Amino acid sequence: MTQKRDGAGTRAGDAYDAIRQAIRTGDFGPGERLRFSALQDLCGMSVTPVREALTRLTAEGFTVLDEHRGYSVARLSLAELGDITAARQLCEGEALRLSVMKGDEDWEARVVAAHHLMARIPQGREDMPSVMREDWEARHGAFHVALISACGSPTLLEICGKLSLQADRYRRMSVSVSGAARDVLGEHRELLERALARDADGAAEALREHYGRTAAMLANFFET
Amino acid sequence: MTQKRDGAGTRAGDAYDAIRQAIRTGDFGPGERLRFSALQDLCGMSVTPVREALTRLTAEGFTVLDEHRGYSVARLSLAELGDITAARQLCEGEALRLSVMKGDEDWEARVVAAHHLMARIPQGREDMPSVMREDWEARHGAFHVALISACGSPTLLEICGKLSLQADRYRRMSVSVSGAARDVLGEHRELLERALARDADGAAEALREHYGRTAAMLANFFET
DNA sequence: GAGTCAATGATTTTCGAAAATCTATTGGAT
DNA sequence: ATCCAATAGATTTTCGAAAATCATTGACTC
Repeated sequence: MTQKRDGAGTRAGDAYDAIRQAIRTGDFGPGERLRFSALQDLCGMSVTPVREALTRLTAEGFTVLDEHRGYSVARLSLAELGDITAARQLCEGEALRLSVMKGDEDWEARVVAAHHLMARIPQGREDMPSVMREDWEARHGAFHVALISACGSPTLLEICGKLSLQADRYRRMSVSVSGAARDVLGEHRELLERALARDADGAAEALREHYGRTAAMLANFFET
Repeated sequence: MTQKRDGAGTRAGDAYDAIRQAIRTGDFGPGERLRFSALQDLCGMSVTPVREALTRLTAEGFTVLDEHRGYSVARLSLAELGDITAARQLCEGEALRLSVMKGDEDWEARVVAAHHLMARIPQGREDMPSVMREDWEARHGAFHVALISACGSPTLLEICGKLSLQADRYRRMSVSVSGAARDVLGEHRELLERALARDADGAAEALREHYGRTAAMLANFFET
C-alpha cells in the first residue's frame, strides 16, 4: 500500500476533510470556484476521490454544483444566516426540550462534564484575544451536542448537526470575539442550570435566545 | 456524443434517478446489498457515475455505506418511522404556520390549484383500488409542497423535502390504501380550508394530526 | 456594426483497468 | 477438535487517460 493513515479509511474521506477544512479556514472563499486541478494538488490524489468529496460537501451545502460547469464554494448571505438561525432555534430548541425531559443521570453527567471542559479554558487566544481558540470552539460544540444528546431522535440530531456545520461557517466569519457586549459565559451557565433543573421549556427558550444573540452579533460583519 | 438525453445533464444524475426508483419500487429491498456490478447493469454505465449516485443517496439516507465493504439499502424500522414523523410534524408544521401567515394571493392560487388537481383523480387504481396511483401520489406531494411554499425559509423547505423523501419509503410500504377507516379527502380539505382562512395555528395542528394518522396507519404493516 | 457560427482551449465527466481492501477457505500447528 | 496464519476470490476504491461539454475567440454574413 502507498500509505496507511491511522483512522482514515478512504482517500475520498481524506479529501472531504481537507477541502472542508480549506473552506472553513478561508483558503477557498465564498463563491470561489473549485477546479479539480487545484483540489488534486491540495489533496494529492486523483480526480475520483476529490469528486466524491465534492458530492458530499454539496449535499451538506458547503459547495454548489453547476452541472458541466464545475463546483464552487457556497456563498454566505445575511438572509441565509437568519434562515439557518431560525431553523436551528426550531429544531435544536425542540431537541433540547425533549432531552431535558427524557435525560437520565448519565446525560446529566455528560452535560456537566462538557460544560466543565468548555469553561475551563478561555474563549480567545492569549496572544490574540480577539480570535477564538480552536479547542474552545470544539468544546463549545461538544457542550451543545451533549445538551441535546438525550432527545431520543436520531433524525433531529442529524438535522441539528448539519445546521450546526452550516452555522459554523458564519461563526468563523467573526474575527472578533463579540467584544464585551455579551456574557457568553453566563448564557452557557444559564443553559446548564435550566437543563439540570429540568426546566425543559426554559432551557429551550434560553437556547433560542442564545442563538438569536449569536446571529445578531454575526450580522454586523455583513455591513462592514 | 453517444446519446443526447432530453433534460438529463449527467450520467450520474440518471444513475441517481434509476437507483432511487429501484429502491422506491422495491426492486432493491431494505437491507439488501448494492453491488456495483449489478448497478452498472441496471444503469448501463461505468462505475464512476454509479458511485457518485450512491454517495448522494447515502447523504439523503436512502443507502448506507460500510467503508470498503460496500453500500446497502437503508433498513426501515418502526422506530424510525415514528422519529421521522415527529420531525416532520415539527418542521413542516412550523413551515405551514409561517406560510399561512406570509402567503400572498399567488400562494393561495397555487394551493387551490394543487388541491384541485389532487382531488380530481381517485387515490387508488381502477383495476386495483388497494394500490395507490402514481399520479395521485405525485399530486398529493405537490399539494403539500404548495402549502408550505410561502414560508420564506429555503432551509426549512429543504429539510421538509428530505424528510418527505424519507417518509415516502414508508408510505410506499402500505399495499393497501388504508381501508375506509380514514377520510383522507376530508383531512386534505380541512388543511385547505384552514390555510385559506389564514388560521395558521389551526392549519399547522391539522397537518400534524394528518401526519400522525398516516404514521399510525403505516405502523400496522410492521406487525404483520 | 451587430449578430451568427465554427474552431479552439479549458474543464468537467466518464471510462476501463489497476490497486487496495475485505471475506471466505484451506492448511497446519497446538 | 480448535485456533491461527496464509492464500485465493470477490468487491470496493483509485488511477490515468479518453470523451463530452462549456466558454472564448475570431471570421463571416446581413
